Amino acid sequence: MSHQYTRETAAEGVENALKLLEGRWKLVILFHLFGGHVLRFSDLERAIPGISQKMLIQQLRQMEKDGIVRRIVHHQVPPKVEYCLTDWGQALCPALDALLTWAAQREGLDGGNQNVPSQDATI
Amino acid sequence: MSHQYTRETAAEGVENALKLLEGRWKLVILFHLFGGHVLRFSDLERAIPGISQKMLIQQLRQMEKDGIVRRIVHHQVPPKVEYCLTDWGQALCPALDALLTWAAQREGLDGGNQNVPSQDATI
DNA sequence: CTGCATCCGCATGGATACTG
DNA sequence: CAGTATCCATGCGGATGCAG
Repeated sequence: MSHQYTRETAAEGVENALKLLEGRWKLVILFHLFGGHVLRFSDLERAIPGISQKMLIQQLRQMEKDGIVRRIVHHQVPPKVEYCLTDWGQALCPALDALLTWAAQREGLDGGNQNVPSQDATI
Repeated sequence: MSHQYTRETAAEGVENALKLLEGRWKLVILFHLFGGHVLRFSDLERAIPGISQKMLIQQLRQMEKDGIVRRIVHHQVPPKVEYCLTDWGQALCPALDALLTWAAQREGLDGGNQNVPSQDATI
C-alpha cells in the first residue's frame, strides 16, 4: 500500500479528490450524513439553514454521481427520498480528520512566523 | 490529542481548511513546493504551463496570507523573489496523502454499487 | 414532498498590456 | 524579473415559480 506518486499525478489525484468535495454545501451535507445517518430531503433542508432546494439537490446529485452518496427512492405519495453515505463516502472520515488535525496545528507550529508574512532577504 | 468535535464545528473546521486549498492552482503550486523546494516566481510560472501571472501571484499571495507559503524577497536588480512552504504548509502532506488514499479506494470498496447509482425501494 | 426550470447577480478565473 | 491593471467570459449560487 505504499503510495508512489510523481509530483504531477499526486497533484492531479488530490485535485480530483478535492473537486468532489468542492461546492458550498457538500461538506455540511456530508457531516450530517456521517455515522450512517439516513436523512430525507426535507430533513437535510431543515438541518441546513440557508441552503436552497436547488443547491441541496444539486450537491446531492453530484455526490451521488460521484459515488459518495446513495439515494433511496420510496415510490409512494407523498414522495419520500432518503439519502445516506456509500461505503466509500464513509471512508472519507479519516481524510477529513487529517485535514482537521492539520488545521488545528496552525496554532502551535509553523515556525512562529504568523506575524512575519513576508521575509526580507535584504542584506 | 483526541478530536472531540460536534457535527457543526467539524464541518466548519474542514470547510475552513478546504477553503485554504480552494483555487484552481493552489494544489499544483503546493505540490511543486513540497519537499522543501524553494522556487522563484518565474520557476513556478515555467513549471506550471497554462497559469497566468495574475493567477500565480494571486494564489501565492492568498497562501502566504494564510501562512502556508513563505515569500522571500531579495532586493536586487533584476528583482528576485523566492517561495517555499512554511512548517505548517509542509504539515499538509499527511492530510493530502489521506485524501489520495481515499481517492484510491474508489476502486475496491463502495459496496460494489458503482452501476446502481439510485436504489429503488419500490415494493 | 421532492425536484426541476428559469432568470439574475456576483465572484472567480483568464488574456492582454503596462510598470518598477 | 516580478508584479499590477484592465477587461471579459464563465460558472456558481440564490430566489422564485412550477410539476409529478
